[in-house]
Amino acid sequence: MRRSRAFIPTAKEAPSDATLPSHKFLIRGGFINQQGAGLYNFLPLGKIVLEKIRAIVKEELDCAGCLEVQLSFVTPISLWERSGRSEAMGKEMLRIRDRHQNEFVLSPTNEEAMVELVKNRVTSYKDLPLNLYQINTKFRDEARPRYGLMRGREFLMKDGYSFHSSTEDMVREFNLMEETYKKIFTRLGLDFRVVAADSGAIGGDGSKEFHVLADSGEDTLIVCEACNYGANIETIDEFKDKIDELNEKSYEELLKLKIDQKCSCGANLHFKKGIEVGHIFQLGTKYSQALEANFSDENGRSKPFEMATFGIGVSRLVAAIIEQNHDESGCIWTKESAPYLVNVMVSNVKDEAQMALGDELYAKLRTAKVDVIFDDTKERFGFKMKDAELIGFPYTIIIGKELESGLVQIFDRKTKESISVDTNSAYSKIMELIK
RNA sequence: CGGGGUGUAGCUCAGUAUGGUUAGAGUACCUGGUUUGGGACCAGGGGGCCGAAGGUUCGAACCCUUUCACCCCGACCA
Repeated sequence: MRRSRAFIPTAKEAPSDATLPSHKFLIRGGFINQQGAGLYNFLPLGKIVLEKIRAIVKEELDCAGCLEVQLSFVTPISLWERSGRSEAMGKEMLRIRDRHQNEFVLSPTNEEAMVELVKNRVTSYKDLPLNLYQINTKFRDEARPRYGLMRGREFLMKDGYSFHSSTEDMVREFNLMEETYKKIFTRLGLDFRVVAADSGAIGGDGSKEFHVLADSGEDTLIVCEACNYGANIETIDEFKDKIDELNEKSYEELLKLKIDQKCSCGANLHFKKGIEVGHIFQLGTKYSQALEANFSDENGRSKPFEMATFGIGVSRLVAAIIEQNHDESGCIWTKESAPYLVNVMVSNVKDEAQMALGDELYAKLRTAKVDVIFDDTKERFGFKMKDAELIGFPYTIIIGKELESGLVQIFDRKTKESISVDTNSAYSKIMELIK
């Protein structure tokens, strides 16, 4: 992409109502803009990031044997009345009427719809297990949406549902999904923890949350400094009474607090804040029983499906990545999430030699299928650098003054350090770095 | 859903206590020129139903009423 032809409306100032770094930088960097309370548009850069995350989620799930589907976003209210959740979810569900005055709901989650889909289509234990998922828009009419993409009303979520003939098999799938989720978050370059959690309104036993560690997280965790143990304080009896007190503490205060107990591995435990980006539940037969979704077992007996459900907040991940990876200048995208991995920047576009080399490198990287953007705008050097840092391209090849000595710089966004390399070796050096 | 706050140019905000020609600044944008290694400089220019509706008044961004939107604190939150 040529920067001169792109639609990336960056801004020097953030809207006054943005408080979180991710919120500020995503808006300033031209990734998203606000449409209404808890409603956001994804601009070209934001859309690329969202699609990159979606692609990774899909790839790992497909690899683990899950099947992607897409359910309708608008669902008849009757679906929710049968399970009793029309009442239970209350005002969180946005209700609308069609021209015939029939009532509908914008899907906040899809247990019911998925059970109905499978019911009477999968009828034998021979067809189990089955793990269906979708990556689709959800709507929850939150009482108080806030923090940009972190807590929107409309958001993109991957929700998966698995069906089994036995509890053992359901637990096997649950564990497989835990491993799959770890792969996804690891690929995204995130520092995260898997913690035991309350199962909330969804119900059922056995649930684990996946938290990205970041100062601005809404949950307080206890994590081990050595191994990857983590727990949400809400699930630990001895902290239950102290939650309010702990939540009031600033992040710095919280980090200083000592925990008497040691981790089972022997190392020290610390408090950390986390952003919930994934949640997996063992549901059992809660929904299959309520909706009479049964299959025939080996003995020809009718039984309700054993179920589990798995969620990942895809659009929330866009924000979580930035909460964990930013500095005072802007975003620092990880390699797998960056809208463009390499930014080829010509310092002075009026300099023919600089432009010629820029064109050449840009073409070469495109041919090599590298996600590359070519900053061929007429701005001055300082402006372009600020812009590149705000957007957060992992690497910028600076073609400028030193070209006279046959050199270009490769700027690393994370360290903010540049190395000078020979023009002839710039390509091979960048290919080595982005591996 | 309780409490508080804010709506004026794309963005950040002044102006509203005490009503008075043509509504301002910075930034962004357009044109020309000078610049070209850290958000440059000079000159000129475009852009506003002052959130909306009603009212008071000779006259309303400003006063009154209603309404909508957004934000913050709390409660809630797979």
